[in-house]
Amino acid sequence: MTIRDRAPDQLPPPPWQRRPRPASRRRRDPITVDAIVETALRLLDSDGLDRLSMRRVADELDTGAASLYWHVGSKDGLLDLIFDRVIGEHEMPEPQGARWKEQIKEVARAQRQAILRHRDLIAVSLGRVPMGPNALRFSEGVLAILRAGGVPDRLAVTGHLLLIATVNGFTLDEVSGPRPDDAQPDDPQPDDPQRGGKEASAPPSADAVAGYLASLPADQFPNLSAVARYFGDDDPDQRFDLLIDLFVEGLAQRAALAAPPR
Amino acid sequence: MTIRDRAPDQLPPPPWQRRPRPASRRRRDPITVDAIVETALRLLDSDGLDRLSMRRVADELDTGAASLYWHVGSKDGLLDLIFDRVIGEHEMPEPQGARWKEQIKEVARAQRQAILRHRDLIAVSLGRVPMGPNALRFSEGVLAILRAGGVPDRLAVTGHLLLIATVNGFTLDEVSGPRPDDAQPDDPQPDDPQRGGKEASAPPSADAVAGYLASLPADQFPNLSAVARYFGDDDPDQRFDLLIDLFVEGLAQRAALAAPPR
DNA sequence: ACCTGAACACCGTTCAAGT
DNA sequence: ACCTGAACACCGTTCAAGT
Repeated sequence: MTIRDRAPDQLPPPPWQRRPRPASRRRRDPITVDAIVETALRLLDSDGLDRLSMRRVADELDTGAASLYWHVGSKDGLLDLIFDRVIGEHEMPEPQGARWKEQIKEVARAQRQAILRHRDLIAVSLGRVPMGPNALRFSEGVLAILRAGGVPDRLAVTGHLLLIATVNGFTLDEVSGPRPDDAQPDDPQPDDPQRGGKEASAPPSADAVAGYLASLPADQFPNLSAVARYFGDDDPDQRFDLLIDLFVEGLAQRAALAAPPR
Repeated sequence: MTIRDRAPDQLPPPPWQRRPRPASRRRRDPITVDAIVETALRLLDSDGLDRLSMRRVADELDTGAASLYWHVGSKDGLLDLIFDRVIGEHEMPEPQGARWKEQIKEVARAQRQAILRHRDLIAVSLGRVPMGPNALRFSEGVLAILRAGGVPDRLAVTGHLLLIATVNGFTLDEVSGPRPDDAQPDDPQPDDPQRGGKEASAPPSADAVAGYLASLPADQFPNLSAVARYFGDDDPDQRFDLLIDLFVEGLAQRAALAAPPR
């Protein structure tokens, strides 16, 4: 993953020959697909998906948007590359047979963390069938663990697909759902004066949600208002662990049924 | 859900007074938020999310985009309304105590179907904490079933959250993943000459995926290439049922542990 | 082989002005 | 109270032309 893989074999032109650039910019790096991907991912992390544009990436690299198209084909192609880069952020463990249940849980947790490190990325996964090199390595690793654990092939494929769907689905809800109660509930935010009110107004805090649910008319929503308080102190980490536990245990039961242990 | 809720108490101006309209258009309906939501949903279903714009909705209603803002506030507000409309497409069953496991499965299946009826809608759910009237009724119904089945309150809340995440997650993968093998694999598509190549090139068929996986170098991907064939004949309906089974059974076990049946 | 400026066909949103 | 046209600040992508 070398960001600069071309030797700096030619000096930049002297200042008086340079076209006037938009004020202060570091010297332009050579354009590489790695540089593009890295820049785009940084922009995605810092400014969010709906501020990620080809023009802004290009600007950051000190070029025009058109120049990117020679390297990545389209914005969609760029998103593919970003997605695969993130999938590859952790390595798959060697399968250890009997420890397969723990290993699947580890992989699931690692994948959730990778997504959480790049929150808006989950939205990118939407129209995509991940088939980049890292996605393939991920699938290979999961299948290796399941088969080493004695899960029959057909069930292993299904389980592998369900694992991906489950982790993605949970993390999707987590990322777009109410925030755990960290930030103060009504900080007006400096609010970028540039754009209208586009930023998809920050989600409410878990406590705000719990409060709202508790305030609902009890005759129309008896259950929701009765249990409202539990919405407040729900812990995503715990909830995720429960889900993965249910999933892996259930899968193990089916595996034992389909191919009873020798 | 009345689409026109204003009496036609004033005739349209005679033709010679009308400003020239973009050619052939039916007589303009009064603008209502229901009409806006309905039009937008129709557009979403027929043309996909990235062709859904305020301008196109407005055009369909024979106005300018600016006029919509008085009714729905923003595009984001409109998407909220669309989302809640679809959540309300099916009614929640009355809780039947002991049948709770079947009922949860029914609700899950119905919710998946609602999403599948409006494929691109899943992308809309992303930044949203669904809190519209129909979303609340949905949550209320799920909690009612779980509690009637004897699931303790705290676990019921967690289970309800996990159910939503699971259904959304599965359906998300299903919608954006490879198509079941219906369409011919290499039809060039008439391809709307209007836009570049924006349409997020159609996902590959399940068979195409299986074929590609089988062709992978077996030394690098021994497991993936060994089980490739099972990727071809995997049935989403079956897979969904398996996932929901695992989930409900696991939940029932925890419920029994937490509060042993009287 | 790689990069560029300029153009095309779009966006969401605001706002002063109209009825 | 409701609707409008025009403007502002953006988009992704193409393409002929440059080096």
